[in-house]
Amino acid sequence: MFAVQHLIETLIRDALASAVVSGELTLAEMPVVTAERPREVAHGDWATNVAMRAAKAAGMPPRQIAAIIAGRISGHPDIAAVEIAGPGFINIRLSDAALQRVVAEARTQGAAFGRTETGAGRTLQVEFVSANPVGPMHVGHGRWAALGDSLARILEHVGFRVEREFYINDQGVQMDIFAESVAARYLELTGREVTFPAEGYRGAYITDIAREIRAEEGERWADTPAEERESYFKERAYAQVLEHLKHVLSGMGVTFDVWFSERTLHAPGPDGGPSEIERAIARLREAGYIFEHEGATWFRSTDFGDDKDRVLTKADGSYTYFAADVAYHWNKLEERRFDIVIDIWGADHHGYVKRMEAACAALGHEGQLHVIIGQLVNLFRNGEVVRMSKRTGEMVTFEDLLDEVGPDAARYFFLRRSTDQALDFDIALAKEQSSDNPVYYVQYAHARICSILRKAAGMPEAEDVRMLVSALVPADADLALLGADAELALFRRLGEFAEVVEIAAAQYAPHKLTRYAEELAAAFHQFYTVCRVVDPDAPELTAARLAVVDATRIVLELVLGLLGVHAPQRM
RNA sequence: GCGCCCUUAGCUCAGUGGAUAGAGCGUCCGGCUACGAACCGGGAGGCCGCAGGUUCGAAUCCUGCAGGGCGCACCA
Repeated sequence: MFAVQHLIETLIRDALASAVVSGELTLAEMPVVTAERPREVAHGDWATNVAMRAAKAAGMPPRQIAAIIAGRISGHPDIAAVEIAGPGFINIRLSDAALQRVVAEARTQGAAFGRTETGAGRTLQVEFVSANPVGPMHVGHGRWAALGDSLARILEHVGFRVEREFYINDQGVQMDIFAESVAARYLELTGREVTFPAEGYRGAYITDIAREIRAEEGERWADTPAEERESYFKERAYAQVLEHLKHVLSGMGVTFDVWFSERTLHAPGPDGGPSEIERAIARLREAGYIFEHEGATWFRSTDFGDDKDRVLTKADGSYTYFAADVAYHWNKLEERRFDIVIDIWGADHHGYVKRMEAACAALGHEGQLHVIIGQLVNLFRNGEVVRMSKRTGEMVTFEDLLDEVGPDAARYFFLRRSTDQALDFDIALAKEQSSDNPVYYVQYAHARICSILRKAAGMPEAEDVRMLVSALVPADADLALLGADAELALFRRLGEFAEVVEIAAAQYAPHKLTRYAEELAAAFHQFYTVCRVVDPDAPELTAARLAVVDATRIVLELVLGLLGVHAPQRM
């Protein structure tokens, strides 16, 4: 809850209560009181529909109720006007003084501006990307990387203690196939006759890895038993791919706190005891959700709304992927005790959501897992669909895309659409229109601000304007001088920041922030066009407007920071 | 067949119970002898996929239908 919103809701509640006491109003029950932002600026800064909600309980037309409330809330110094409109809306316009306040608040709070206590120190884990370590990431992974990292930043800003995690599927048949593929390429390079594995990975990177092994270690693996060779190649190629993943991700500014290996779930406990998987299944068994059928061990996920029950241990005694995932979530929730766990998966895994939620609920953690399903990225090049398959080899990788469009544009573009909207990404278009890309519009506003501040300080060569502002702009600048429409409009935008972050956090929706960033940049550009900032003939107005410029700089830097996009001081 | 997501301006998309449905791009018209024109102002452009229902009020919630995407393994 934010100060102004809280104030208005309180005023309305008090007005209703006093009207009842005085007998002007009779209420069978108290209506829900909410103040909201009207879509139209012409409708004021805040509006409430409480009169319409109360109509039935009061037995009185909404506009009449609105008149009673309006008469009781006008007069507060922060409220400039109260109007009744349409079917019974009460529109409230804030005073200039109430709007101007945000400038000083942003400057005083700096990077802490817009922080809230919503998370209240609760621990939260975001697990994302989690690409199989058997090849390069596709463009969809880039989208999850941008999404997960930005979400983590946003949730930190509203008070959660956040950890970023990458789950490595380093166990299972795909790893075997991966090793066989590298081995086959290696043997080819040494001139041996080999049949490439039918399901093998055919990408050129496999050959690159094989060539590197041959260059460093010669042909000494050519005549060893296949098992020995593949076992060695698996570990070596795996480590190499993992390093590659880290490298590409950090190229977009994404780093993880924990890289969690699936193998640790299969491994025996510290004292040779049961593995995490065995312990997790034992827990489900105790809780009564396990049964045996046709030689397999099943989890009765239908008890929690899943379509069918799921196998954990196959008839041949091996575990399903799901069994490891159950253990993994047991580890997150039971051993590491995260209050909230967020998994970001591609849309091609949505059929998996129910059973995972069922497992968490069966383990006693219902409602703590939130799965975000991101729709996929359709990659185009010159209008032609680029097929994304690891096996065909021909693909544009996430790394290729980063190289072509750069980390800021890639990130911003990935985040600009809501997660449940499929994303069409045409590489040629993104490059061609780079100067029209909205990320530049926002960054330009920031660079422009920094230029003004350098100019005002008489230090056009200054490296970092943040070092200049405290000396340049007095803390007690007279904000009451700022009443132009463009100024008040800018203050309104600045004042929305905390609310937007809160909504983005609550809905797991970073795209709310890209939109806000563009609106804030637009409000600044409009201000700049009509309000001369540096004016030697008006030193007090100059000081006040420099405060506005600095406050805008702070918020732009913050919002770009939450998106993981740079806020350049020059471009 | 079943499940999830999507369908809003020429294009790409915001908008999950409120008022005259918005933005960017594109298009047309206009604005630099002043702090960054990578900018700003204005115009044209909409049966919100279709049909019912709930509500004082529906792009938004419910039901059905159509179209598109993705899934439906003792694979990972």
